[in-house]
Amino acid sequence: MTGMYSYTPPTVTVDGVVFQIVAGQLMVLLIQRARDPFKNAWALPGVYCSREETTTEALRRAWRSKAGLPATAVAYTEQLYTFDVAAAQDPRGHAVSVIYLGLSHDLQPAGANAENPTFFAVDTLPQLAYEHQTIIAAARERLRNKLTYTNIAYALLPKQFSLSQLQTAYEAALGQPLDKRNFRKKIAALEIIEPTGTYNKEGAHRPARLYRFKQQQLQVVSRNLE
Amino acid sequence: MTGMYSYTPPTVTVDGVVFQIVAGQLMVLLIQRARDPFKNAWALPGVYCSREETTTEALRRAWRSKAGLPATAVAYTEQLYTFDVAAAQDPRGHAVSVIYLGLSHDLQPAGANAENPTFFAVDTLPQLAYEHQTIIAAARERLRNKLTYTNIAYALLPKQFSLSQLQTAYEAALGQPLDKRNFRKKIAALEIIEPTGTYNKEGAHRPARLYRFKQQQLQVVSRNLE
DNA sequence: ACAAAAGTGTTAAGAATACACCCATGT
DNA sequence: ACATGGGTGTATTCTTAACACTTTTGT
Repeated sequence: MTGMYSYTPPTVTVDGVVFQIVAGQLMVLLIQRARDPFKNAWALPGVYCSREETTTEALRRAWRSKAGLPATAVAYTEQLYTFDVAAAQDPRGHAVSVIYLGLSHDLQPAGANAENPTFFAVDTLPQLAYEHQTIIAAARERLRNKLTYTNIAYALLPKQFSLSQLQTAYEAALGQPLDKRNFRKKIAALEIIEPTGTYNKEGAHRPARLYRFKQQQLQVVSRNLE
Repeated sequence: MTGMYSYTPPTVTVDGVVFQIVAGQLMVLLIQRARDPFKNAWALPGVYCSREETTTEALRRAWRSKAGLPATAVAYTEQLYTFDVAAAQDPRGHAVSVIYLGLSHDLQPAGANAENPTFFAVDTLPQLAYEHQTIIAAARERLRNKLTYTNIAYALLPKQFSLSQLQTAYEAALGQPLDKRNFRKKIAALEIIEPTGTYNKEGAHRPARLYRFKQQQLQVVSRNLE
């Protein structure tokens, strides 16, 4: 460090990977960039983080201003990773990009800033700006892991849900089918949900018991060290 | 975001948590701050990251300038987490602090910048600046987890080592004793080390076979999803 | 011969996997 | 009565955990 006065920090950007499950598919929120670089390309919603706000405040601002999502809309948020973005990719030179993962359900993006916020199925993404494809893959990996040892799924489901809905959510997020009986045993063993006492009486079939998560906060349930 | 021209980014700092094992104890590298805030308090070595460098470059600079460690001295590095540091804790206002985890062995810090770089046992740390105590705990947790499903221990050991040395390193990092026979079975199952064919003939006891890691790069070995 | 660390297997319990049929409802 | 999704148990395999004695060396 050469001296405090001459210090110019890198640009700081904050981007969010928001997942939700729709019709048995894991979807990710993208916007279509209104400006260069990567004008018109699809990208994760993000903003420049200013000195007057924290990265999480900037994140909320990105979701609100780029996708019309109110502050409380995203049910769960955690930090994913911080990338150095090479100067070549941005007119302002080298940037540091802090990435967050968000999970929710029943989100309806609104075209607030004319950036066309849209949920895409993660398995059929368009060409993306920057390394956003890689970042989404990392976010999905994180989600996959946490599903197996936490109650994180609470954020992906409505307040009440049937076990089939829960299984569908897990399958969509994990990207693989699960055995119904084993899945139910495993969920029971985690002790993260409880029956509400009500039934979902839709359709020409036996009604489904409804459940809720015992906690609507992240809870680490199992870890196998020796 | 109000406009590109008026944008002032937060300060960006980069700090490193360097672990090594000495005499069966997990040690962490600290320096004694030469300036306010927290003047004279012990802290993780760190620097301000400037626009002309990436965070990993800044990290190397921190280790070199604050602790006299040459660029290649730290055998393994990974990013840990990025914290928002409240404006109250820093004269330049709100800062974003990118934390890295480093692992190595046989490091000898040199008092390059008169900041008194020293390794402390993680179980007996002095009062630390900022939230560095919490950060070190998070770093240790990360290390604990990775030890169980990667070959990350390669960075904590010399090129050749006995199984007892390896076990001691695991015990120090995990913070708990391990069963000798089970440990050896587990390491064998991971298939991350191989015998060198040589023996360590020190001391009044049976010589120990020496081993080396098959790879000196991070290798994910097992993950139990369904 | 003794001290000191190296080396080595088996058993029991628990977790994960594979797998198929009956139940309750609406039409 | 039939179509639809809801609900349930067991046997097998694999993984983890607990546990004690013999070997090789230097003094």
